[in-house]
Amino acid sequence: MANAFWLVKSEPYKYPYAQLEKDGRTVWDGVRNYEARNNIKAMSEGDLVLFYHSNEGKEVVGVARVVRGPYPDPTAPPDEDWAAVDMEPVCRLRTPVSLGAMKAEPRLQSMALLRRARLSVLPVTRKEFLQVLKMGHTELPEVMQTAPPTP
DNA sequence: GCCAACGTTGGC
DNA sequence: GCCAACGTTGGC
Repeated sequence: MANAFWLVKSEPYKYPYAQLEKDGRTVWDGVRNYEARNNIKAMSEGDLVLFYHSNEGKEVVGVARVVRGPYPDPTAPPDEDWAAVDMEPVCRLRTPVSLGAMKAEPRLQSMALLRRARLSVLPVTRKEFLQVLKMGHTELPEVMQTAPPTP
């Protein structure tokens, strides 16, 4: 089981979940907000990430996994301190979970997504993660079937 | 397209 | 160090 859980936002026209599936793996770089960066830096290999489509869709569409821990963002100027991770797709949610559905769910009232609406990289608790999977009619074992081999 | 929330910048 | 101006994000 992953150590920690996160949620990243992506505008579908820039980088939809389908593109992550197509690429098989991607570098999550370009984050230029200190709090979001600190969240990136707190990630580690094996962490699971809810993939949220902002603006268009406004829903969690899938799960990704951190496959390379934080390292200096290759797209940042060398004298600046930004971080990136690599992630790969794990699975789509059988049913996307909309922002509205999360707002309406009492168990998700303290979710960082709902409180820090503008942050692009957010922490998610294990309970919240499992709740979103449940609302997406996606079983945890299904997610874990594709768990990485133990190092 | 509008606008609220909020982070960042820069003048003082 | 304060705070006004400004820019960006993202929901509606």
